[in-house]
Amino acid sequence: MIPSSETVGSTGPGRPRDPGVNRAILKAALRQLAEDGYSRMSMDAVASEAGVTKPTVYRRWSSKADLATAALAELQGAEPIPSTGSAPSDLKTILAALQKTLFRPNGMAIIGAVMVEERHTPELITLFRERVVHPRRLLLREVLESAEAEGALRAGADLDAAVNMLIGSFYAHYLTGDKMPRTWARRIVDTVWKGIAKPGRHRRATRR
Amino acid sequence: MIPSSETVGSTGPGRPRDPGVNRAILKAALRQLAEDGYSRMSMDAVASEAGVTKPTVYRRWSSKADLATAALAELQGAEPIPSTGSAPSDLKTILAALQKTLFRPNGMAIIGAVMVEERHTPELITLFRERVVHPRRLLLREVLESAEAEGALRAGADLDAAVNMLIGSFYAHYLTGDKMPRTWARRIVDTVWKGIAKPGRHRRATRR
DNA sequence: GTTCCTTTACGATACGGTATAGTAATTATA
DNA sequence: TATAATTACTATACCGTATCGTAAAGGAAC
Repeated sequence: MIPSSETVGSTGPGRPRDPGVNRAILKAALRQLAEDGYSRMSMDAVASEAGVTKPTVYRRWSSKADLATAALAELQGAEPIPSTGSAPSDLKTILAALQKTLFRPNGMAIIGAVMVEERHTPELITLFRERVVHPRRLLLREVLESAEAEGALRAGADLDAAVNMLIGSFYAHYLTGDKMPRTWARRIVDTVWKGIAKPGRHRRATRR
Repeated sequence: MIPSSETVGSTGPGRPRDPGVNRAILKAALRQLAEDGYSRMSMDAVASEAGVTKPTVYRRWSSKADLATAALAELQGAEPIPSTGSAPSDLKTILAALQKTLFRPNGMAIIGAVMVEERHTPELITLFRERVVHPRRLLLREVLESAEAEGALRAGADLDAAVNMLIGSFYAHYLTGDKMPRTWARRIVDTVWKGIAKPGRHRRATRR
């Protein structure tokens, strides 16, 4: 490894590194990783797209795998939730954001990219889980647990199953290749909520 | 394209093709496609693994993409369901089979392989949808529709959402990297069923 | 403050080694 | 003799490294 995404140390003599170069390389690498996958992402192409040359890339990251993981690490985990007090409403907010993320260009392809490299470059999916998958799940989990603490859920409600259903339904839908309806987040939460909430409490005011 | 998986025409003079060669090549191709992804699957390696040489492969399939799609087409859609009369029970049977398929070595990796190639080799994911994704969904859909026809579901139950939740929860769980509990299929069906079935009808005898 | 020296960053280019998709040219086999 | 299969080959792409010259910064001597 190499200093890499270190803040450019202002100490020491010599020409300082251009911080914009770091950003340009990582951006190009992430784009190619998502769009073409790891094995089609080429150091030549990344350098060219970033407007630099290959040695400039290798000065910062020691190998292709090193660069790819650094680019992946740039991915944001998940934005904090604006809690509204109503669990179903919060869940919809989170899923709506997820829908936006996944269905923008290559939002889903990055998942395929890390999955297919599980054998050859396992650090990619490991990092992806850590930076993206788990934070996203935690967000949902917290909303559900808080609903449970308030007694809104039926006894023995399977929160783990619920989290997987909430997120996974997007993946399953993506695999169909169909266009995703804009009301998707609402429909998923409505069905999941009926499966875990105490029956007949308050019919839920998400009528519209 | 080339005759490809055509039955070996016994007509005509000359040396006949060995039908076992077709099978060996397709098997090797499918394995490499699932394990290493399309771009790491190499014609040399496929030929070598099948016990033949490269031109023997090219005699049957005109290109790497052609071979990959032929190999993918070998995938079985889904076995028929042994209907038990109880919808939740049928759903569990289907999901248990799905669990077995997905979590055997590379059962999931093939999904990443076709996803990551969506831009470069889109015919892969198209074929995968046709041969695997849609048949699998249809199986679940039919069980749900028959339950609906029998009046077991609440009015306006979102069958499409249910199908996506049933299947997608496996994908979401896989992405966590955790080991999947053996009771997973049961747990998912139980939660989904509560979300779509008429409440308080028959408490369901799936206690165990 | 100006001038030089040192140090680091960068561009341009080339190269070694390897891998891979396809394609003749050739031999074996029914 | 017509076809299958094999051995060689071409062309290309890619990773990682090396070289040469230049740009940009700090430090020291004057």
